[in-house]
Amino acid sequence: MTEPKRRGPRQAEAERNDRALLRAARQVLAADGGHASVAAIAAAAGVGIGSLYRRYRTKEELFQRLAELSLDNWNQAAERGLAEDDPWEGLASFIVTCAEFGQGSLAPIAGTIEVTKEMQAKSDRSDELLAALVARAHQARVLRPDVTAVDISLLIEQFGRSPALDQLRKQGREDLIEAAANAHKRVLAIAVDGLRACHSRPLPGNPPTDQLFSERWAHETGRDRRWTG
Amino acid sequence: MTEPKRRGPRQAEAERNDRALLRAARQVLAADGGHASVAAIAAAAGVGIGSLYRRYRTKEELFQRLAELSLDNWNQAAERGLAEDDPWEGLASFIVTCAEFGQGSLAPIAGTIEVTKEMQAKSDRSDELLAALVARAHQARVLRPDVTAVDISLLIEQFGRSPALDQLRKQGREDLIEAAANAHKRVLAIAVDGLRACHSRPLPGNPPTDQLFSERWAHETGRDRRWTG
DNA sequence: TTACAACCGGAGTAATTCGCTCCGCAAGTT
DNA sequence: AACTTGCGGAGCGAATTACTCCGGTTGTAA
Repeated sequence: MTEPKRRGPRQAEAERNDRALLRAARQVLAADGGHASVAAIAAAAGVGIGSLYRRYRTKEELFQRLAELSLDNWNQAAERGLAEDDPWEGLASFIVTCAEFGQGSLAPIAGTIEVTKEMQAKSDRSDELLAALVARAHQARVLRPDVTAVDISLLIEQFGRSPALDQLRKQGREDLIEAAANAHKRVLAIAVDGLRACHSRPLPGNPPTDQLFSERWAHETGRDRRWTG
Repeated sequence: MTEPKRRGPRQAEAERNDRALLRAARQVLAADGGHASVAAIAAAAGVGIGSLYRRYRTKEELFQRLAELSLDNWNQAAERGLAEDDPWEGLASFIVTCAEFGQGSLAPIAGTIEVTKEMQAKSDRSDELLAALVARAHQARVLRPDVTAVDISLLIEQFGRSPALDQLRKQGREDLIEAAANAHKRVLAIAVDGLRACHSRPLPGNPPTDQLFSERWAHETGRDRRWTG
């Protein structure tokens, strides 16, 4: 409704630029952390800085859009996972989809962007969907019993970026990028296999509290920060 | 030989400061990436900038020392692992030790610091030690057969930092840091369990080439970089 | 062709942050 | 007291930042 039909080749280019910008933002954010500059994002997208600022009024607006997109991707992946017949396959494909979308690139900006009402609602929904996926896998006894939803969240975040891939991209080693991406998928597959209910020894430590995630997007509680960076 | 004995309380303080600096550098580097500033490192260590520059002439010198320390830690952990009787326990403890030392914090500076002869030698040795650990585990049939040494390296790097922990540290949430550290250990334990030889389906894709690692520390080959950051 | 609209890229700008130097000060030794 | 040793951080020029503004290019219509 907002965009019924593109009205010409210029609009098509604008859409392509927007997609390239969001994609590049995830990559540069993963590689450079929260300090990622708009110039670097625009360059990685292959567009001018002007084009970036025509679509997003500020850097923060771009980051907010990015966060919302990631939540959408998370929720869609979870719904697709729940729609699968096999509880294990549903959970596993959800994890892989989230990780490969680059979910982890958002960690450095968590706590720096303002959280809108929509984002909060989507975040709440994402918690419910993940809990449902985990509960179903537990009931089917395919997921090792000592694994919690927070464990899965942390695993997704942990694999939401690949240090090796980020560095190669920064160096412009296009020739190795695909190999690194495949290698990353392999390691993720190893970790996902570790979730299966075929392990004798229990995990170390106590199950993590969900406080670890619920407070992570909190915005400047007045608490003094340790570092300036 | 270089430092036979500390000659007074001032030297003791200097040593403590040095350890704090190196420790803080790993943490800030993990949280802020390659742009980590010396001011942030000094602040996180609780020392002044002047003290940092009395010990290291430049920022790069500090980073070089950091890289060398990581290689030492890697090699010591590998030797301890090889000294263990159980091939599986040897490999697993090696992985956990390296990951928890913060091996992954070095990724953002790989390619930006000059590699000394000593570092190159230690790096070569680290390759040999890891290969020995992997070969021994393969022979004992405790490691899933399709896992290579490069897979292990990537896994260590992947878990060499924790995005959640980094963010909490940046926010000064001391109350949650220990919980996050424990949660990180749990997820790592899950991934390590995925390495065991009790999985039916093979890993996706082809085994990664060691080119992924051998060229990562290469310094400015004249290749044009994509981003300025 | 000419007139016009839509959109692009990036030079320019003020403000900030950077790596690093330098110096005044406190603590320990003689 | 005189001296040594190491400390913290203000201050410096250079580099980088987010963002603005405008000349140029592309596509459409007469």
